[in-house]
Amino acid sequence: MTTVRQGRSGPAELLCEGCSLHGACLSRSLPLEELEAFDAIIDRPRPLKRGEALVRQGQPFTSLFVVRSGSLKQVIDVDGRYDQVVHFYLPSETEGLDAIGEARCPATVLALERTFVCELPFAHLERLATRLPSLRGALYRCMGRELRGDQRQVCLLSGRTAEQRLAGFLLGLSERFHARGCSRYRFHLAMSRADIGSHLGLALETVSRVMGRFQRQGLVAMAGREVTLRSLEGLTVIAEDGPR
Amino acid sequence: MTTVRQGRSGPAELLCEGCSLHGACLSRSLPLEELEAFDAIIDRPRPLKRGEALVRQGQPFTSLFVVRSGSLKQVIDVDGRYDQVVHFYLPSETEGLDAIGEARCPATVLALERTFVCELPFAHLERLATRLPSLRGALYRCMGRELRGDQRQVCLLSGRTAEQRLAGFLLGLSERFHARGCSRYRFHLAMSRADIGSHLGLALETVSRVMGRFQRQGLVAMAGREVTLRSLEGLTVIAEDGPR
DNA sequence: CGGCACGTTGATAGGGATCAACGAAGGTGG
DNA sequence: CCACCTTCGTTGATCCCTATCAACGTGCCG
Repeated sequence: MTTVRQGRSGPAELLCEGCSLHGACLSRSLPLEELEAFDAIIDRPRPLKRGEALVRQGQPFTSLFVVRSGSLKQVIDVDGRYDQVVHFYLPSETEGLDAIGEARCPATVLALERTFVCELPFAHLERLATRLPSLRGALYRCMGRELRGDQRQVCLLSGRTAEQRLAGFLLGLSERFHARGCSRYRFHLAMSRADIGSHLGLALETVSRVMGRFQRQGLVAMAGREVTLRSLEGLTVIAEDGPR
Repeated sequence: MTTVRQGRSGPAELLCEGCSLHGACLSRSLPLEELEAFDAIIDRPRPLKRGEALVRQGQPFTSLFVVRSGSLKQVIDVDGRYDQVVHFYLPSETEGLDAIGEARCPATVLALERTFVCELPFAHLERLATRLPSLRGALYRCMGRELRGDQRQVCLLSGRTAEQRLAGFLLGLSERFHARGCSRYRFHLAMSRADIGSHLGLALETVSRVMGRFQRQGLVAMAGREVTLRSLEGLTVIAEDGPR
């Protein structure tokens, strides 16, 4: 992967301090005097086009990536016979944590739409962490959060109906968008039905059908890929109790 | 949880250097001169009885635990309506990584049999990591490995048949036992059918039936909870291609 | 305009959940 | 030492959820 690196002396919105996502990303807990050093190791590659790969499975691991805008999907090639969507990454979320400690990336990461990322070369990050205790803590916390996210995903997948999974998925997205300062009720689904299906262990047709059911029940409204959650309570009941 | 702490001056097998699992656990990559400092922060509580809790969901997070012998299951209480088995921990594996960055433990951990653990108070560990670069690296790598394990679990759960899941589960255990120096073919299943079912998103009856099928096909042999894998190749084919 | 990716909807079949009964093993108390 | 109970595993019968195959509509892009 060849990336066009931009100069260090970009405009303010290209620095963490002026970034709208500062406060949600890895740099959150860094004190101001450390932020500068953190900023200095960040690369900001050119934006990814829809469908373009950020990293490819098997390729050497070098960097973490934080989504600045747009979104990503992480896909594992399972024995060369099909693709499994493991994660979606929304703005402020960090991709690549699962590759730490491995020489090679365990999965491919693709852009779901036009996507800007910040690149954090891991070697630099680690060196910096030697000096900055708060950065170390931030990294641990970030990985811990990722682990809890995976646990949640396992619970979603394990022995739940299609309705429970989809409701849980929508509520999870809602929470994540809300945490980064967006609406809890209305957001853009950049991923296809097939992507959602793979991620939830469902056939894409089932995703479509259940989505339709939710709309008819007045739980959600959809315009294209723009979703509006009309009843968080209703969805929560379904996610917990199961359909009906 | 009150634990009986043992003195610092125990026999050699209670130190990392003399431990049979050194080389598999967190302490693996520490140079000898750092090992001593690492050893100094470890507690070794009294062994857990079968069914006893090591930590309980919601309880303040204080420590990581490394399994020395025996095994653990990590269980999440889902909305108070049922329990979801998220992880099993075998000797040399580290429990508690998913709680890092949280004040409270996200799940309950129970002993599946008589189990000895090493307790690593996280505050001490973090302080020590300030001095020891290799310990920092070891922690990152450990968490990265955990993340990849969870990914694997998600792939196992997502849209696979009962046979594929169980075959994948057995092969995963085989690998983990082998990595710690035990037989790849023969090991003890400390968990019940219900535990396995919950972990794999299957009803316990299904686990029992598929196990029976595997036995009739000569893929595995069982004597009580002692399992022998008779054909890793056969199981691999099933895990990958699906039944038949 | 034609091709393609994507989403929707219908019909069908099958895998696994569920309910139920039963046997084996281990712990307990008399 | 044996009767009792509880936990665990096995096996059978039934039903339902969802995968699968299929057809069709839509919007987008070359």
